[in-house]
Amino acid sequence: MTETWVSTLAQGKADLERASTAQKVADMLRERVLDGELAPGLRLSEEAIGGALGVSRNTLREAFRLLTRDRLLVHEHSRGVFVRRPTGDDVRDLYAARRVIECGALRRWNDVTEALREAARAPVRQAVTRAEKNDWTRAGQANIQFHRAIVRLAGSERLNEESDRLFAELMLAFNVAQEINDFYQSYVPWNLRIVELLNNGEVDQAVGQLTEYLDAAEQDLVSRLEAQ
Amino acid sequence: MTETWVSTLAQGKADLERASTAQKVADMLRERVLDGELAPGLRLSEEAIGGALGVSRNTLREAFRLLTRDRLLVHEHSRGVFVRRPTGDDVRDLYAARRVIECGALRRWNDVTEALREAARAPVRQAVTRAEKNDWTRAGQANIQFHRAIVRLAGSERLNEESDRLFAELMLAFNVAQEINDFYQSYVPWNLRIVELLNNGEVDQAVGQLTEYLDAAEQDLVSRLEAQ
DNA sequence: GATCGTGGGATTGTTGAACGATTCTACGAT
DNA sequence: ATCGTAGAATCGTTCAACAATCCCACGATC
Repeated sequence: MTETWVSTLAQGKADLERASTAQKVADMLRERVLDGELAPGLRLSEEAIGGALGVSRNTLREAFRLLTRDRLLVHEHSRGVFVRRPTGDDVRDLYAARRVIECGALRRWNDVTEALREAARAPVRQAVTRAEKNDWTRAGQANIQFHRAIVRLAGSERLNEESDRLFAELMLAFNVAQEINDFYQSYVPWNLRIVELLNNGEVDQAVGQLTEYLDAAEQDLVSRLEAQ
Repeated sequence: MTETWVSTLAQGKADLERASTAQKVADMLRERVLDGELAPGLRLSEEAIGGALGVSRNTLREAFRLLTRDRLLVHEHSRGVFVRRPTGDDVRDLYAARRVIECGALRRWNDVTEALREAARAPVRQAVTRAEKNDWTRAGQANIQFHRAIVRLAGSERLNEESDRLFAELMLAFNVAQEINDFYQSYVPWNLRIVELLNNGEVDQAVGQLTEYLDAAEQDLVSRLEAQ
């Protein structure tokens, strides 16, 4: 007979599941790439990195495969893997996906639990206080959390994971287009407006604002990327 | 100076890009899995398959990684890889994603090119003629094409690829829940209704019908899966 | 009789070396 | 300045090996 308290143990499952070496290597490299420490366009030598990390080439190649599927690295046959350098087209494609996913998810606002709704409101409040302190780095992080929370309204774990990958790639594009603070200053009130519309039950209006926000962000980012 | 006709050569690029052995092996295994030849739950032995296909274990493991990311295989540490056996929860998650993606994409109906719209109408006509011939297998394929075309309205290559993976996983679930013909008979007129609404410019109504269709399909598939 | 150790056997995880294939680089020929 | 070519560097793939882990069957214990 299955006892109910057994299910509480399932939470610790992830800790038990030892990550494979390739997975750990991939996680380490992902951090470096998102930090910008490994610059876009850089070629990752199998021998150099494998030697530095003390893993064999085969294991390292498995890690490369994982990050390639996350779109953080690009693989060119017989040439090696490179840190992805997002192009304007990449960003346009990325925002086309965001428009569909986030707007589609936001329309479910009235169908989801209050916990999910609150998870979306909280990052906006955080962004406001951080913006007041001119802490734009953390304000930007809160912004990402807001949009992650919007995706989570859809209630699909698969979609959550896919858009986490999407946001990771977006961070890559931000790394290339530096000095984006002046745009950050405009999105904080924009997000605030979206939340207010949602609280008033005006979901369609909120979706409209979200669309405009994404259009503006896309255009801003693309122009910065293509200016270089 | 770049000449314009050079760009036409880019179309043949994919042919030049030799697929790696791992990629070819993954493609072969993907076919077998989607055919149902490799049944859900089956464990894929590295030694047996590697020997049969004449590739080394390392290369085979790369192929496994690719298919694992496609969610067709599941990898369990130190136990091996297995053909995914979709659960009811998997299907519910999958349809939650479909609802957001397809409905979000469909709302762009009036913003896209006529070619994209026609690409959505054509499979429905095909499904009708095939249904008249009681060719439900091909009618089902046309149905998938219809929904793929809906996703393509979003104009995001990334989203296209992700939903191709999604539909592949859906085929896996169909394999488990056999004898689904009686539901197929109801979706053909349903799709037809959606297209008619779109042609009349009633996009919101079409989205509503699409939502209901997805709800019904989900419930039907889940009940078949959990009946076993 | 059911549960609990405890082996051995099979399979996976990872490594290291090896070699052909491909790409890159630099040098020299036209 | 462009082209061709030889050599070096790197990737793609295989193979063999061994440690770590899991599975299974056999008894031991209560």
